[in-house]
Amino acid sequence: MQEQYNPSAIEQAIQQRWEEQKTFEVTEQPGKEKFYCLSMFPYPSGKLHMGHVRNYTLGDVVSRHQRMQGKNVLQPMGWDAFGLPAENAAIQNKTAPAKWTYQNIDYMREQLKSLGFGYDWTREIATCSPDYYRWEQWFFTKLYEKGLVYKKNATVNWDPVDQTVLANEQVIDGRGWRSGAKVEQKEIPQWFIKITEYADELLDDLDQLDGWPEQVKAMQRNWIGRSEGVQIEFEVADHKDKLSVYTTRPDTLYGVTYMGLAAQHPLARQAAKNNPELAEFIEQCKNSKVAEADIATMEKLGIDTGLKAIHPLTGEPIPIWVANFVLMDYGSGAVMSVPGHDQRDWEFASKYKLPIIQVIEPFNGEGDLQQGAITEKGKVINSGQYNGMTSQQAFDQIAEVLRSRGIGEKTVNYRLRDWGVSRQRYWGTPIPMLNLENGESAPVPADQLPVQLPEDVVMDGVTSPIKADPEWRKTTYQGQPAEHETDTFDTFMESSWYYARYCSAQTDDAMLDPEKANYWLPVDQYIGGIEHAILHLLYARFFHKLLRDTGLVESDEPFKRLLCQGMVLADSYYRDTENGGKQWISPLDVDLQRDDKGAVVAANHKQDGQPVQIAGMSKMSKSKNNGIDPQTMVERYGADTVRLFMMFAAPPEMTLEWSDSGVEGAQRFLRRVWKLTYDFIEAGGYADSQELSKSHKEIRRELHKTIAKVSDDMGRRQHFNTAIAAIMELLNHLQKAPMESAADRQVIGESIDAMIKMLAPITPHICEQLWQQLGHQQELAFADWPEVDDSALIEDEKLIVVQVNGKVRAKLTVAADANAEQVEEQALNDEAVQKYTSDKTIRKKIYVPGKIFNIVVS
RNA sequence: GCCGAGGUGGCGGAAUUGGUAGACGCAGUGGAUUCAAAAUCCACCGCUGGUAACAGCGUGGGGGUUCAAGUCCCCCCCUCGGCACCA
Repeated sequence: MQEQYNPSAIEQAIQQRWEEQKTFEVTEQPGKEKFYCLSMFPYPSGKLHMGHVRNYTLGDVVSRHQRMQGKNVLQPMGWDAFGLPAENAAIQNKTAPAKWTYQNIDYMREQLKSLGFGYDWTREIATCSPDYYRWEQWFFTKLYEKGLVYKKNATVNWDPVDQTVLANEQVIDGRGWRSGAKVEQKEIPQWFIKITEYADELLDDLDQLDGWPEQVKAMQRNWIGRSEGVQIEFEVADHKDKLSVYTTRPDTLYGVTYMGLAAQHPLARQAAKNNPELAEFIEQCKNSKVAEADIATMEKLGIDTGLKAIHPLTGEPIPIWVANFVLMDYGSGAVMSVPGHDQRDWEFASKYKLPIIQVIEPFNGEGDLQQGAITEKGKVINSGQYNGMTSQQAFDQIAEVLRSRGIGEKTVNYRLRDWGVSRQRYWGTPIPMLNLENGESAPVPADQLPVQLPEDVVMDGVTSPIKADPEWRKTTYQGQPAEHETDTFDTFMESSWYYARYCSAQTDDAMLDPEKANYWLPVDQYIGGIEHAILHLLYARFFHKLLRDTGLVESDEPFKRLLCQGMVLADSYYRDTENGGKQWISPLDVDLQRDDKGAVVAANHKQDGQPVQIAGMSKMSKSKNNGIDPQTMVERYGADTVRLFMMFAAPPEMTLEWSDSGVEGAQRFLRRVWKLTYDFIEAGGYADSQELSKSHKEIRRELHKTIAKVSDDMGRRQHFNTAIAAIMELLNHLQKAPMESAADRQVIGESIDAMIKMLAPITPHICEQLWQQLGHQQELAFADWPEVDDSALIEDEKLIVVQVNGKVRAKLTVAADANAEQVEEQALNDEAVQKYTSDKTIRKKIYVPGKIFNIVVS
């Protein structure tokens, strides 16, 4: 055995062995407990970033840990290969998105292998492959047949110069990123899937997801946003159309002082015909963004249409306004406004001097309409016959009156909207629908799937190649000419079912092999970024229920346990440039200056020695030039060191700050593990002895305490940082222990074995290598996880902390079986304790067995 | 704006059920080894005062509950993530 730890040689050899032994390839074994561990697949953007490395290290650690628990572990990997960046890169590099994507996949696959992740590569998926997306197309046509798919107009960002639809991220300060033209809102027909039909189930089933973080479930609940209210029809004076609005507060109906319409509302358009000012305002609204965050923060503007709605209870006329914050895509595109009891309505009414009426008196009597709306519920006032009722009573009674008159109905409403899946882009799954000559739509027949996306194309940066090519869309349907839909799917479609496809990735005559899918599903552990907490996870849950209702899977939910990891940050540095901008400097090019306490006081550029500005920790990004390339780090330190550092620097769900010296610390630890094992083998290796001294038992107690701690941290808590800290403590003890006698080497040998096993999921290469050096034949990947020997944990002494008035004044060592009286006697006789109790009266004594004795004096 | 998370030494973090705040690591300081450096090993290392023993203070800020609060309750400040066409 080599005395020096040489990561690159070891890692290559071990990785090659895994490949030859097919260590991570799995099949269904009905008798054996399965474990399906899945990490969110990457977008093949070119090379791995540290966020990927963190995600996949977590997944690999969980997988390897579970395998050592004796389970049949599936850990697959694939590529979320459709998406906008490929189109951008294709334009920039004058290549085709497909070629660019496949090259990236090849490169990134090698990177994943070099990090030692144990994937079953026989199940690899690329979503841009027709073998994959044909089943997505097939499934969509099934949903269409079931009536879960429909077409309607929806708003998109329209670039009037490039004549193209823009993604939100392509709109910068209201202008198209390429053309610079002012972006407009435009309505175009698009395909939708009825996720709202599953809203109740998606909400209710969150309760069975015990293995999900509460915060993610809370976000999903809020997103679905179930509310109970009343749908009310308002008559419009001198007009045949009625105005339908939804409100959760019918108890405030007497407080309505105006109505708000979306700019695209039919009534608004009609009113604008002979009102140029209104037409102008509606035109302006076309320029404003539709993102919820923008709506919420922008200035609330409106204009009076001159139309009046009729209050359903009082018969009073109510002015109808068009307001820029009312969206056509939400609800009915119209709202009733109660400025007394809704803050946004209050602000709008204050701005336009509309009346504000109080109709609720809050139970706590607080609230001032001069300052803002009173949003709490309470007692109804100024509301005719409803005065004196509680909000709840008025809610029910008013709802009943409206119902009996046929102008209102209690309704359950959701914030969740149907899922718009149409994208006007090229690099995505073609939507398998046909536009017929008569204007109707029909699904592409199953025997004509897949609708294949041509891969050998030239991107002009404006129009999708399949939209630009008049030939591509031409086809026939039942003998009649028809045209293929040229829109493609939202890429969330592909990522909504990939986890199921992995179970039978090679199956070419069906979307899934139900037998295999039902063996592996649901995913036991899913791991990915917190940024996917709502959309991706909701769509995947929805798809799973759709798959279930199509008879393809049996379970209700796709992911049993969920871990959302935090972002990876790094220090960022910059210099101000002459034109007022910032030149960002890579942390690798910066030297730090510290004061005598080690605090960073300044930073200088490595090349010129001149100072740079310290901008603090921020998410690794191109724009701040603070990305650390995993490849470079693996080459410099080895995969094990990088993996160890990532798992040690923070618990999974928190942000992780990259630190060069932290990485070096991780490597230092691995060298010490190597050295200890080397010394042990040199000293003679494993031995047996019946005669263990007190200090040997001490080591065994430390060892088995560590095993208990690490097992709990890795399994239940998934806090790998504290597991590693515990192993480091163990190593610190072992390094100080002698290894001459047989008894010495018996306990050291037992300890080293357990330590290597506990580290194996995190740093598998070095552990596998040391395992072989110690003479074991079996692959460490399949070794049994160490077990706690309870008899080794028994202590004969305990430490009791003695407090006086809550302050620690003494620490006592007492016999493990000492009772309260014995502890009290020892505590009260303690010199340090008497210093604080001698001239005082003892008021109270609290003894927490085995932990604390607190004396309260005055 | 709404929803969610976080704030603890010079830094990353630990404290799992209300019971010793600062485990483990990094940085720093002193020493050993070395011709020298790297590496390695040993010791110290929250802040303030004190030669020391020791004392006081201390978990974003303010208030409260409790024998006891980083942990529970109320109010406030700051940072980060998501907000439906980035993935």
